[in-house]
Amino acid sequence: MNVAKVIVDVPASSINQTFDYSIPERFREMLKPGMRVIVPFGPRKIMGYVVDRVGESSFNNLKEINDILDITPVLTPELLDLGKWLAEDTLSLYITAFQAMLPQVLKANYKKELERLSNDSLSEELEAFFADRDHVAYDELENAMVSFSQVQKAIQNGDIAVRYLVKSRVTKKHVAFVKPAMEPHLLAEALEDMSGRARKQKEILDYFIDQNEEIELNKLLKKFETTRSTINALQAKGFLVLFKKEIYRNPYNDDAFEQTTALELTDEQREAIEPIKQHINDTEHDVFLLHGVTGSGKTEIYLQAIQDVIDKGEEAIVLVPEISLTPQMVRRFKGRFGSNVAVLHSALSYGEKYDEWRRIHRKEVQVVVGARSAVFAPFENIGIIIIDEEHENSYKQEDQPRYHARDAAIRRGENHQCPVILGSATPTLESYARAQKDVYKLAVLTKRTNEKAMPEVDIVDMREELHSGNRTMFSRRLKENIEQRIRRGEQAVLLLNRRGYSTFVMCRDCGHVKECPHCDIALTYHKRHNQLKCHYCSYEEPMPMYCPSCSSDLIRFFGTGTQRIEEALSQLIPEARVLRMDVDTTRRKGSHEKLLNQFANKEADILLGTQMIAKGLDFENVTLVGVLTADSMLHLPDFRSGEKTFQLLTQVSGRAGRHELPGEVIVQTYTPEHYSIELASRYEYLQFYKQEMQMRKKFQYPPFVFLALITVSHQNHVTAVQSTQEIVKRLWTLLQSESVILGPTPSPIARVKDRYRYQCMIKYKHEPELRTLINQVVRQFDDEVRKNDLQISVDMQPYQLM
DNA sequence: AGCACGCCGACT
DNA sequence: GTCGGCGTGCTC
Repeated sequence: MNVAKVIVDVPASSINQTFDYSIPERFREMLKPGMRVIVPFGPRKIMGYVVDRVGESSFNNLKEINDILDITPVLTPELLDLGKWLAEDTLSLYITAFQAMLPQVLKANYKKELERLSNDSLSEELEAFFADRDHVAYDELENAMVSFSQVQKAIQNGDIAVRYLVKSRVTKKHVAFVKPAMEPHLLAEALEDMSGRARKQKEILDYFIDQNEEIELNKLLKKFETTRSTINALQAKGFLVLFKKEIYRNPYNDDAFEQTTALELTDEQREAIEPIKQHINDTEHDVFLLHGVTGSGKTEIYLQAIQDVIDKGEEAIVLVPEISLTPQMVRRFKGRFGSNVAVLHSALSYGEKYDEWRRIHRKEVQVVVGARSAVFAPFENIGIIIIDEEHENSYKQEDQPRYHARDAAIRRGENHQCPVILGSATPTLESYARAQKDVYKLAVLTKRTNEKAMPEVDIVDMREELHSGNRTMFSRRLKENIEQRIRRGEQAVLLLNRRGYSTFVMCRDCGHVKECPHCDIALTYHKRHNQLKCHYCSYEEPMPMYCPSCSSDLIRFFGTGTQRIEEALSQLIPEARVLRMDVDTTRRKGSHEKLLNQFANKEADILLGTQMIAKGLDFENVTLVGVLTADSMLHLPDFRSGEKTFQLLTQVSGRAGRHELPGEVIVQTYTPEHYSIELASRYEYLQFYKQEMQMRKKFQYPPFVFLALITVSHQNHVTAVQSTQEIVKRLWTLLQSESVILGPTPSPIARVKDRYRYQCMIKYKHEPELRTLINQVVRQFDDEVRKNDLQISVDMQPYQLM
């Protein structure tokens, strides 16, 4: 078994296969599948993952593995298999699938250097280039006065050489520690002999005689109010030893979480958890859809099921959407399981994520709570996988590999024979339909644990407001209610949809809208720098004074960004203290939590924000929730827009009146008759499900069909259209007759970064060979992809149709 | 992807 | 001659 099959770190479809390497004697014992290695690849050295060891290769002269990067495999056999499946299922490259399962810092860094081999004098230019250094970054050649052929010649002469380096990005954090260098009685002797003037040194020696153990240097310095020089002196005399110790960056102080114990379950909860516990106990796989209204105690079910898993000596994975948004969620898990929990969320630094990952890898924890990629936690005895807020679209990765965490979770659930729980107050139609067909087991929680009714939802027709002369974003009803809450010392949450966030610039005279010169999308106005910015390619330009089309000075920004709402609000209700929460105010690490704390401490009356405030927030003093424009995403070119509106309204309604005070929700809309809005206001999920399913059936959308989206882009408009057309033509000949291909159509954003984008959509019910067929068609364009800069991307289950 | 190699036109 | 640009094929 001296041949290793390796997936190398080259993201190209022509390299998407294993390469064989011989394993040199010195690595034979330790090398295992799942380890990262450095291998020669052409003239370079690159990183790769060993996926298998075999006896022999069909290749003649194999190169040897240069080095091993890991002591224990970073990918378990199960994860290797999962990665292979993931790549094939999403039509991605094996290497991107493996990289997606591991923390960023395990990716390799490559360096190319010129190394000086001989001390003989080189040409004048080369001498200047090296300037007494024995190796120089290859990039420096660009700005140097050395010609390429000179370099080539020197290489041929053997004076210099190109060197390829593979560097790890791993940074382990080290902290300085101090410990005594000798036995206490020897230290005591030393103390006797010490000069009377070395007061601090004596104090410290005294301490170590008493406490014969290591201590963190910084703590010691603080304790004795002294500086490093004192310690240095003691080290120089040989009494103390300074050393570095590797530590984990712990983003959470585990002691800071108040410990909780299991709550008494309601009858409903008990009924829901029973079959889950049974499956845990029997080591049996099934998918459970836990449909529970907001506040019905889904989390407590998760916690108690996890407790069973822990007691069984197994591990649990909990996925939550963008966890940084819900510090309250972290608190609940840390509160129950303390330091037995690792947390992986997007706001952590790379180093912090790596440290949390290592705690999982070394089996120092049994529970991981994290966003999408936490589904790949390197556990080996998984007892349960939970996906909270299963309908959230952040579970779908929007770049390669375009996987859905739900699918990966179910695959792992099968591998480990453990239950997978999908929890939501508003399940996706796909999941609910599967539950109806008994593919998933349905568990329902209809009552809130506090037995409070869901808050009353009041729909305000904004057309009527307009007719009666109110041109502001705030209906009279909403304004009155906000004022009332402020008088009562209560708080309100105001939600503005993301779509409403963009503020575009339009000329009031000629209607000209300022667009990005590289993308077909309106530029967004940013007040902070008085700049116009493109959200797709980061193009920027100053806000113009005059209309570039008709020179009118009536050019203004339109739309309703949170900044504008904040301004309008302070004009309308000057006494209101408003906290604004959006991408701008939460960009800095920790600012999110800080804002929420301010609101919790009642430093503001109103929390105004985008979707991020709809999820998981729980403030006892909030009695009013206002949705400024409920229909702003209803009219998007997306068959899920009704479902998304229903989900958002239901979610945000759950933010009011969670505790003693009764809550109220005011929803402003221009289409109050739309069933998504109407049924959300009455909390009628089932009715919504039925109605939406009829719509999906009529127009043949999921869950009645599956979708696959192919997007083609090219700088040349005609090339983009023709290539897409060609793909569509070939697919028609290959697919079953019931399948439908829509397109080519321009993408919703038809041009991004100066590339034209066309797409086609496949709707199918049964295409067992679809992945092979699409792959076959796309491979035929490999040449054009390479030579002509054509881009083709395939999304096997598109969520965002752009 | 990234590299070498080879062909070719342009330039000292 | 020789420099440098670009198209092509290969990587165990």
